[in-house]
Amino acid sequence: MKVRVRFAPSPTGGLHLGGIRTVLYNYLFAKKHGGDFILRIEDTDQSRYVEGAEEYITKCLDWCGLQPDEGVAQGGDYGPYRQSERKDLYKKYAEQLVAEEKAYYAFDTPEEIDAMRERLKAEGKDSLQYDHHVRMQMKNSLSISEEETEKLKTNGTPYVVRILIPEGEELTFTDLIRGEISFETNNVDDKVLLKADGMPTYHLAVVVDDYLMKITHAFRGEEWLPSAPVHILLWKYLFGLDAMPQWAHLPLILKPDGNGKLSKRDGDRLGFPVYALDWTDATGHTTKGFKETGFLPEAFLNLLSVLGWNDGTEQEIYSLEELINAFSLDHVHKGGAKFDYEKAKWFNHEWIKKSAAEKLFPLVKDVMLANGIEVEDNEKTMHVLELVKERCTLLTDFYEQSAFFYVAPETIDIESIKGKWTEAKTDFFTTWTKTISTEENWEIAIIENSFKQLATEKNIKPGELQLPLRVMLVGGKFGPGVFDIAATISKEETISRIQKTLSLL
RNA sequence: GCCGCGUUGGUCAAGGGGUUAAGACGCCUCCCUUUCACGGAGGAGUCACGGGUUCGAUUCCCGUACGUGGUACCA
Repeated sequence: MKVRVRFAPSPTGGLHLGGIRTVLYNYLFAKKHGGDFILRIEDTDQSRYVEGAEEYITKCLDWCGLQPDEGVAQGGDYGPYRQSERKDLYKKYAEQLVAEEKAYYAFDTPEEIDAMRERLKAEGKDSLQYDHHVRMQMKNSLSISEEETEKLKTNGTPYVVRILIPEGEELTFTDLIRGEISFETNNVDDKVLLKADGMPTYHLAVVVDDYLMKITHAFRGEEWLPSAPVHILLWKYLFGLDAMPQWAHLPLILKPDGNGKLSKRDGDRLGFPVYALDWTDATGHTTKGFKETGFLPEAFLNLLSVLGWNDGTEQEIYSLEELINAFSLDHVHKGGAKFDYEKAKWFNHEWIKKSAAEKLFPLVKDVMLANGIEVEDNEKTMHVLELVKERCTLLTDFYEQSAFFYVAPETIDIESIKGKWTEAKTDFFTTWTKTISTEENWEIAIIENSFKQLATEKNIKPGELQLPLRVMLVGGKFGPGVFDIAATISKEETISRIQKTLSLL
């Protein structure tokens, strides 16, 4: 049987770390087993639907390189893939369950349900659920007569369909990561399957869709574990337990500073991205994405993959290809992992170091452009990129680390050389600029030689002159080898920058 | 409260009855480099607690604590 895994984001918010990691694991598993990765959209609640969210999700997956084989954007044989377009399907199954007495109509208003909870709380009950303890006291097709039910339905009273959870049963399934897990049905409440507006809840939709779309494996966040018994029951009633996909409940990604699952707000609060791409929510507030922060998609995927998974070896850097090979569910950790931004940056740094200049160029070009510097796709730029990439953690660092190759520094950190400045040094630089102005071969070795030779002649240690030269050329105490910089920015530019600083001293 | 899941250094984690308990990030020291970074060599730091089982438990079992998730006509 062909492996088919699905991911079903809800277009009610951006795709954050946990969501994309779920996509990743689904994708890796599917690809590893030569199967299909299916993208279904869960727009079950129009009131929470955020305009453009669907396109946003597609863009995120595109940036990451995790294109689905089948689904909303690419079609397939099991469509439609948008839940709002499958409404009638769910209703049919809900009706079937009612007819088979596995579910029932409930006419309670929200107020009546609240009142029920208040009452239970007042009575000191542990459970405030709509379940076997209270269902016969509520207004539903179980507690009232058939005629009355019909009457309420025909006169347009809003109703929902609730699953009828049996008493005293034990429900068990084997989670691919956690092993056998069981639940007592007595602790499970009669979950709503079909809402008053005719839309399904996640519980109904996920079971119906997984069946109709022939899903074989489904991985989702650990927060879904408590609703597993409802889904098991639905499988049992509707399609048979044998058809049920294999489940794996992924550990949560937690806030770096303790308390709780990582949320969209944590990024703003702690200063790191939680979305793949910039995400603008319904209020117009934009939360920064990994892409815009300066991450390489390879690094992003890499850091996400090892957050809760490892292959048992010491390898840490993986390409997508390597991940597909190495991935296996039995090495997924059971416990939640705190997100560590420092380590995330380390992954990006590693990927930048290992990326060729040609590959980095288009990305760096945008960064430079955003800062008003135009760089061309030429030999000089490739050299600059190679020179500078090992000191860039984020793509955005390329600006600071390489701007001086293109434009003279605006400010010179005079203070750092002023203290030890002497007349002899002024003399040295004045003489040197003259010497090099006639130099025909502007190459590193030649520049360095002439610099050191003159230093020896003037009886000054070359080292004492290198730092000033650096500051003159780049504006501060940073950057690659000075002579390499001089060679790259051209002779004229070197002389001009030296003279400019000399005039400031 | 009730139910589920979890717990190896600050963080990510390997291991799974006998180990000097890997490795990575971060931190510290030194080397390289008279910048920064890269690279190299070191260092500090850990099996939540209590009971079993066992010749021996970080590892298996049971409790406790703590964390986390669910407890919605949200997903």
